[in-house]
Amino acid sequence: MEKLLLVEDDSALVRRLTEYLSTEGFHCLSAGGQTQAVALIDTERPDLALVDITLAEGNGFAVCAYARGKGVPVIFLTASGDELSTVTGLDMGADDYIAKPFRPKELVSRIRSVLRRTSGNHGEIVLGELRVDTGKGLVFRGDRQIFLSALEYRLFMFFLNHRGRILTREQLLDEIWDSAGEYVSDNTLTVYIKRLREKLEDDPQDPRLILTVRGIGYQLKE
Amino acid sequence: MEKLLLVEDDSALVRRLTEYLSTEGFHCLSAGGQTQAVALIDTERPDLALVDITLAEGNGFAVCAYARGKGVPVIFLTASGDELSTVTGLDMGADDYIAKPFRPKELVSRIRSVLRRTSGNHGEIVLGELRVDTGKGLVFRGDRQIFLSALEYRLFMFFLNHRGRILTREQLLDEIWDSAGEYVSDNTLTVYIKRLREKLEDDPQDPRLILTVRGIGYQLKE
DNA sequence: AGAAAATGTGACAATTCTGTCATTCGCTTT
DNA sequence: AAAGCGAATGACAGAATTGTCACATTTTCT
Repeated sequence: MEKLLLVEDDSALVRRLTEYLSTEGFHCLSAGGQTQAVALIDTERPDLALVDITLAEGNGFAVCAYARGKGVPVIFLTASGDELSTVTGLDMGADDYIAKPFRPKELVSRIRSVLRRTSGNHGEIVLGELRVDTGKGLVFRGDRQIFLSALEYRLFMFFLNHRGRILTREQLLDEIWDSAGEYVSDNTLTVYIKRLREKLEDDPQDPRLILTVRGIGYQLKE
Repeated sequence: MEKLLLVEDDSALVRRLTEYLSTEGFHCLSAGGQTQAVALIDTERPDLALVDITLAEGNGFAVCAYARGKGVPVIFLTASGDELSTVTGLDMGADDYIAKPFRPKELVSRIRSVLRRTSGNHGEIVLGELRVDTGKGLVFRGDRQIFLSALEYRLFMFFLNHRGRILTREQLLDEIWDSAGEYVSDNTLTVYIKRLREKLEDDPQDPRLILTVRGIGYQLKE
């Protein structure tokens, strides 16, 4: 069951929301001020925080920044028509915002939407010192970002999805080039392998990542 | 528990393997020939097929092709030193191969390796008629592939990972450009939005996918 | 309506990507 | 050792990407 943290100092609203949200299948915690909110974010690791920006004790923006830093998504509760807050809230990294007064159903729909999109799509493939964030399409070697061209990325992903398997030249050419109906020279693959090795290997002259399997093709070492 | 399909006509070997593999925590089915194998692939949907290429009834390559077509990974069992079979088997899409006679431990290690790499990393994000294969880094609109440049892809992925959220221009510039320490003109983002719309929208003049939020930024419609 | 601000557009130069050669290198086999 | 083969390499031209500008259009505000 998803755990929500409600950061709000209007205790009547807290009571009503807690009741409604529990009927919708959420587990609610609440904090009346910034101090308590920060403590609960650390100890309870909620799945999402609902933050009123007009807190008496502390301010909502600080809570938001803290939550986001800890990877907890945030929905802002704002006084209606508060345009400035909206913009600043989004800049602060709020995942959504909803203007008071709001219909509980609307709030639940926003909560579900944020949970849906923050929970998935954060795949990461790690191979030795190499790391690929498939969600963002980024490749890192250690903490240094490696820039791959679109085709280099596709070729590398194909290797990653078939780690350890010996892939024939024909397979690789089919997968990366022929599938788009192009016909390219056999050597094109060789050149791309070389370029990948230059970007990814410690010592491109002595590849330990993308190995040559003579007479057959290549293999990404596990 | 993983379900393995053993396609092998040496019944003594089937008995020994079934026994050993069950002690290793696998559930085994077996088929003595091509006909039975194809039927079991359909009805039982095994997680992996172990296929002897020297079948008496039918041939292992056909079974392999069928299994791969259904998304079932395959390990070939080959007579030792059978170089041709090895190459052809890999071309047929076998995920690995092992030469007979083999040590049972070696087989189990290969099975685990194939299961590990075939189970994950096949994320797919669907948004209306758009489909992104994050495993391969490919984007489709309907059944037509869309070619995005590396930066276009990164920008689009950022939108996808924050579906529905209003993203400020500053956030987008930070995420795609500034994170690499570059400083680009504000208009660069506008131009990239235009290029994405041209490639992804039905009618780029009337965007329904990437919406402009005037004064703030953009939003990917859910 | 007119002015001001924000966003959209077409065109451009610089850079990078992409595919192909010709050549070299390094195994295998004779 | 020499020949033959597959793979690696450096260099190159054409194509695509990338970032910017000047200008057009749309929206917002007075």
